[in-house]
Amino acid sequence: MSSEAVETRIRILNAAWTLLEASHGSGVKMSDIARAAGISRQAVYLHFPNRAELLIAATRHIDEVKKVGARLAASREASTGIERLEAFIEAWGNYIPEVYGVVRALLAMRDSDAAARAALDDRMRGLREGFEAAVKALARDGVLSPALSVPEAVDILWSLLSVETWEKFTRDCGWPQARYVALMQELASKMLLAGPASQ
Amino acid sequence: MSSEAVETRIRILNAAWTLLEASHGSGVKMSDIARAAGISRQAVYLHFPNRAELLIAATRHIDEVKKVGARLAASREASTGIERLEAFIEAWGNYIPEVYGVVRALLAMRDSDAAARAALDDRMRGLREGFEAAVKALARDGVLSPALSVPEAVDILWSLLSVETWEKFTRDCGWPQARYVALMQELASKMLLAGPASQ
DNA sequence: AGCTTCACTTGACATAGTGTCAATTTACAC
DNA sequence: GTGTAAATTGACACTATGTCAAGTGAAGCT
Repeated sequence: MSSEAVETRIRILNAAWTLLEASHGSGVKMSDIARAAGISRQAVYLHFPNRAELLIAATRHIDEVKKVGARLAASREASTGIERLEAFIEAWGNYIPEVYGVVRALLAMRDSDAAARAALDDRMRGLREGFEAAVKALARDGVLSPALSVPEAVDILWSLLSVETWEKFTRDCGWPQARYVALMQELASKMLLAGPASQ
Repeated sequence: MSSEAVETRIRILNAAWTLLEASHGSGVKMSDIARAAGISRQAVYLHFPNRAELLIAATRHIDEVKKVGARLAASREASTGIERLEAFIEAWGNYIPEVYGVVRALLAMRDSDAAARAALDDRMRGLREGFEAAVKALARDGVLSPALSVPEAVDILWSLLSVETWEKFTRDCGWPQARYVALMQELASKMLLAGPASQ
């Protein structure tokens, strides 16, 4: 009964994921997704109320398949604040390319679609919390720059480690993924840590 | 004869500018612009072939009114590379809020419109050249970090000083404009300059 | 076998916004 | 007055999303 319904749902999500990844998040229509999933366009609406909800479900599906939870959990186990920050940047930075297509599509529709905007805000709030935990660990260790409050440091990480910035470095400037991650770690260290440029 | 035609054209550009600034670049339709300019929607197409060209013309119009050329020229007069970089970041950083609405609208349509994409690419290329001149001055002064090539340093400035990042700091995180500019200057200095964190 | 139910199909339609076209109107210039 | 250029009006094509109603087909129940 419902096992086949779930199958179709997953097929739709995978179709959306694949198409959006290939097109870098633009130009993918509901009819394209339906065709790729092997069903009619209208049938997609039997599983998702609209495009925004489909894309939101796709991000959650990717999170599940790619095990974000486990990846981010690793950063929580670091003993020092500095290690924790580096691990978190590495985990998040390497996760961006996995969700890029779908997030880009959500980003493109956020102006016209309240649900897309809300979903992105929610995701970004989750990211902020991750950065906040790392910054608090730095503060606890006494290595956070005295010129910065915790919220300010979080703002800096959150603003600079955006999907848009990743896009500029890796897609527009052609930087390899590993180089991007290394630069972001260096950036975080230079901007957030106290004293004579540690790391 | 053509003096009145020019007037209408300018009225359209100002209407687009005002509306896009007020709405932060989203939800402004051709009919809204026409109404604000006091003409019919169809008449807009007598002056601009399509929405993308109108927005592109609007950015050029803003450049003209706000005298970008003169502002950026000032940074060229600085004697040291460091001063030049700081002046350029200040000029560009303070220019972003002026064009924000229109650029945001162009950004939103770049996926579906080749003309919009080309116009943005062109603008971004101009920005790169400004950063490149500043970075070359740093290299000439021998203060550019030995770990970075000129193109890499330019990539870093260009990627981090994007309109999208400005948006995150000032609009999403609520930072005052001056604080944003100061942070970007600090960032550039810490990431690009050689030796024990100068400036 | 007969009946229901559920997932899906087909085709038609509403809506929004962009861009096009043709037929007029208005106004000014000579 | 007549011509010309700018603008108006109304109609229409196109694209993509989302809705609706009627119908098909296969599995499951009794």
